[in-house]
Amino acid sequence: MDRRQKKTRNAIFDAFIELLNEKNYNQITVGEIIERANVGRATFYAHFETKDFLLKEICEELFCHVFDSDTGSDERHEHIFKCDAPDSVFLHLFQHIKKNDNNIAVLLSCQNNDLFIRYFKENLTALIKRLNLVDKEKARSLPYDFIVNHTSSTFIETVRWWLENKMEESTETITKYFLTLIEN
Amino acid sequence: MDRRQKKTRNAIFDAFIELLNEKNYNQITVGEIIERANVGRATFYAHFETKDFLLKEICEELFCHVFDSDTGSDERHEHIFKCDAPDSVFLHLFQHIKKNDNNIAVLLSCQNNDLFIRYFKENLTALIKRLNLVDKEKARSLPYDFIVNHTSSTFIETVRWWLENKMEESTETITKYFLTLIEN
DNA sequence: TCGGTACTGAACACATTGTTCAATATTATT
DNA sequence: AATAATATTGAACAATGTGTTCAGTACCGA
Repeated sequence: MDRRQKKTRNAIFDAFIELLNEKNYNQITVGEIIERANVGRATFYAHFETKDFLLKEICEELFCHVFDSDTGSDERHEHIFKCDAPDSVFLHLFQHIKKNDNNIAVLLSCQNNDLFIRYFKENLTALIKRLNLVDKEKARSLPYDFIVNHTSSTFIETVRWWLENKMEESTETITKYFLTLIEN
Repeated sequence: MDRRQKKTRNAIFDAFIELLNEKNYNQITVGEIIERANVGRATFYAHFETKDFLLKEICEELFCHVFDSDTGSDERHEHIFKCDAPDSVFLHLFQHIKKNDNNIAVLLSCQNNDLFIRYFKENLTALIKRLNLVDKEKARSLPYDFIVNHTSSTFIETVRWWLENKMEESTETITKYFLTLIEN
């Protein structure tokens, strides 16, 4: 990719994340983004069809980083998928969020973020299915999809609660809380 | 309230709900609402400051009907708050949703409904606290607010799953599923 | 019947979106 | 260093939506 394209793309990403820290997704206009990013209007639309597509691409980069098991280069992520204790997968995710890698926290706590939550849940669901992280006890009495949905929803809601609580709990504690909820 | 006001208000409510069945909240314009409701533009703004306020007022009427214990006239609702088995409260809520009273289902399943979910969760949370519907087992090892949040989130996510599944399960079955999730 | 109130509808200023295009700047390549 | 290819710019543009205003009209309750 052309160096100019990368520069523009990053400038837009940064400006957008910066704005998400200040106001709701819906309230952010393309005009504000390009002003903040120092980028022409036509340039923005050359990169992204709409504001929603911008969010989509940010999410894709983010989830690729956090969830994708094919990034063989990164030791940390090897760890998630190779270790046999499922607990550590969630602990690891909480650690990512605490560090605010790629601004997950901002996206999760801002309002009007339906889209982001949907992407997040999709990726979580796939992860839970792939690693078979469902409670065996509950699996006997409830439909599989129902439990998977519940597990990913519970993770997201736990993170939300944690963020609203200013992340006072340690990653270990919040992981324990979460596991208590989903385990029998 | 003046008969004309009631008529206008209802026409706008109906038109809005009708449109919610067809498209996302964000995609609905004031222009479409007033056209469908056969109401002048100025009239709409005389009743509702913005589209968000319209949703807010719809939610308030709806939650007042479903949650409010002070509606002494309605036997059904007396039942919720006087009976001692907490299970029946949730069963009753599922029944409301199945009947699609006041269009809860539409509002829950449409996209861009952050606002509605927030109101719904607020009311659920208040109900759960008021009737003390938290699992006693979990309450020993987890913060109270955390469990309350989890209980209401789980209810909402259960309903969402149920709706996506076209409500194939009976209200009794889905209630059982839900209780299995939140009870130890 | 009458005074008050709600509705109408058209016009208005304003903000935002997404497109177009010729001029300009930057890049990769040779 | 010269060149061809490509990205960016900025201004202008139509189209759509928002929320307000106001004089005229229709309706309500008493």
